[in-house]
Amino acid sequence: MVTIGDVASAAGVSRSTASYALSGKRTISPEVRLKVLQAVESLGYTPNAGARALATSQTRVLALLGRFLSDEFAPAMLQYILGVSNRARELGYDTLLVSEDDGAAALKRISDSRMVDGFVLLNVAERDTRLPVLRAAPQPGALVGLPGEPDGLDVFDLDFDATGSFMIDTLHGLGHREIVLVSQPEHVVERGGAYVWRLADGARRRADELGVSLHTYFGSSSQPAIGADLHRILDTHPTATGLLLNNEAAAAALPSVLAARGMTAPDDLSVIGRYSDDFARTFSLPFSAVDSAADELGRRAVEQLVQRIENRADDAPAHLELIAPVLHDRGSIAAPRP
Amino acid sequence: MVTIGDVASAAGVSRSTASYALSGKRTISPEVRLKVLQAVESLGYTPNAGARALATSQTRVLALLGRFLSDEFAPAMLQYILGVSNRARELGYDTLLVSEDDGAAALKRISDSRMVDGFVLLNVAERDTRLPVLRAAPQPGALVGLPGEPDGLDVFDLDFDATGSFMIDTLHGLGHREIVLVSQPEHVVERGGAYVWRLADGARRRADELGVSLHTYFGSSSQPAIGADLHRILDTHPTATGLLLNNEAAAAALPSVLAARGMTAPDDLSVIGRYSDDFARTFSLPFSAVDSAADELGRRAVEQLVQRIENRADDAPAHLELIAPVLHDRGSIAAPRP
DNA sequence: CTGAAAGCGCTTACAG
DNA sequence: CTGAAAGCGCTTACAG
Repeated sequence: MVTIGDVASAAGVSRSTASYALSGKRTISPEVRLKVLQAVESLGYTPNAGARALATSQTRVLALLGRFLSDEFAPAMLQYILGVSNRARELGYDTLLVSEDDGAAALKRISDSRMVDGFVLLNVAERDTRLPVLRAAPQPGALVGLPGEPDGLDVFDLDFDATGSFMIDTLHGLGHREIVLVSQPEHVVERGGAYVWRLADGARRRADELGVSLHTYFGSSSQPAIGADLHRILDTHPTATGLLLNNEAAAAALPSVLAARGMTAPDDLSVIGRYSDDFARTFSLPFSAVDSAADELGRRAVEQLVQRIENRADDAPAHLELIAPVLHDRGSIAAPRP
Repeated sequence: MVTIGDVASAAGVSRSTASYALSGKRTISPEVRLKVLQAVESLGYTPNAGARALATSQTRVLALLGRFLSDEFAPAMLQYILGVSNRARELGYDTLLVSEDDGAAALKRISDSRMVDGFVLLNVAERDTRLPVLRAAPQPGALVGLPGEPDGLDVFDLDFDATGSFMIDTLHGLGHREIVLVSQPEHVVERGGAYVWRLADGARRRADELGVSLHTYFGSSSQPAIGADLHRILDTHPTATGLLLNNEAAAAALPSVLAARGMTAPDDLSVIGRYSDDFARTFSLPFSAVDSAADELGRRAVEQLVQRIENRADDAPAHLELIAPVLHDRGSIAAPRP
């Protein structure tokens, strides 16, 4: 392989001069600089990443720690991953994808071996076992998903509480007074998926304030169970005029459920979901929905993380950013039929 | 950070002895070995990855190069990624996820900087611009997806030709004589998605042999266009009794299309798709389908790649593995109505 | 069975 | 404005 020594020889300078000419960390005469650049070009020199990391203690790599649970909705995950990976690259970093089941152990291993400059944690749980390890690590981290104790950590998430409240507000404003909310399955909550109850709590609070009758349910996360769930729930509440979905599988199943019941949205039922725009497009979901903003959350987390990595001044206060809900109106909400 | 020097001091031995005690590359007395191990344990020593890479020219990292095209069907991609990442980890490797648009440039950059020991290329196109770069690279690679010129490269893919032939065979055996095939959109083919015409060719050949009338179409890759496509196609061929889908979006759209037409499978139409089991489960697709085996292809590619990395004997012949089609019967095929 | 030393390819104080 | 040298933390011939 071609090293900086080869470049230096070809340019007729010392290795340190070649190095400085490339890094620009000290002034170099234009002629020397040009010769070095030409040598780099003709030899096709690229610095050895391991050697550079050893010398500088910087790897220009970020670790992305996902939690890929077989009973969760997989397709949504890719948006976060690509948001992180693409933004990292734009900022000059590569991404190490870590999919191990034991995220805490993986984080420790990768941190200790100094493979990366920082961590992005996806799908963060209420009491996430990765957090104590992250706090003890010398590298900074950014979370996508709000844990119970975010103290001192940079956190990015959709504001699920405001989302629940916003959904109720929106339907109430149209005249709805009886609404059903179908959430992710209970085991997601038990595993620490706090966003489920955060949205439900926000909805509950606002419903109480406005005198709206709200019925909340957990739904399955896969087919065909969720289809049956929806039928049962709609049977139970024949007078409800609004349906809120915090469950991608439910959203995917709803079109055929409605068709089977001879119902249409918004004529028979106003529907608001919570999923990504991309998801809606892929499956042609005709429901207005609060965008889960996966791509954007991933990107923001990376930006903040790189900020921390590159600013020695590590004393900046932790950044907690909850994105306000944005409704993508696809025409599935209207005033209830009189 | 704690280095092997610290371990050596704590154990009262030299750094080389500490290193050998850990690698096992030369015989060490049991007592010394124990002392080293205890020092490692109590100090919490983990080797510095950059230093090790520099010394050994091995990184224990694999690069995973995807092609994430906005107009392709995203959800299917994650299965390949996790197959690769999980299998890599099982074999002691981490995975660098590369999502840059210019895969050839990315491959060159990563290869030159010696960040990884090998490459897995996903979604390989007929004439893939990454291949010449890979062939010139010192690190080995494995492809998921069969290119036009696979010479010398390890390739893993579903046998799409056999899949097309198998689909026709299956329906013909049940008595079908007029069949429609809906493929991915034409632009996927133009971009090098050779699997589209490989399946179509296999189907065509077998249909001709068996005297089956086969109508082939490109369909859109997203909603709602593909729904309209399906309606138009079914309108055009009212006497067709079999439908083959090599297009995930079409499979996702078909349930509502059939419902809208008052049709059911297999009573009015026998249907065979080609998509992953996971995909079928998530969206409750009730169609028998040839499994696209994403997870397995990713895993096999990694196994072969690691084989190449770890066997100095680089002279093993290229490995071309086309997985035979396996039908997951979900009850959507039967004899046509008389 | 173990140690002292060289070397991997960089960067960066230290001198001039 | 430039060069010689030290050092990052490992591994592995070379000696004993």
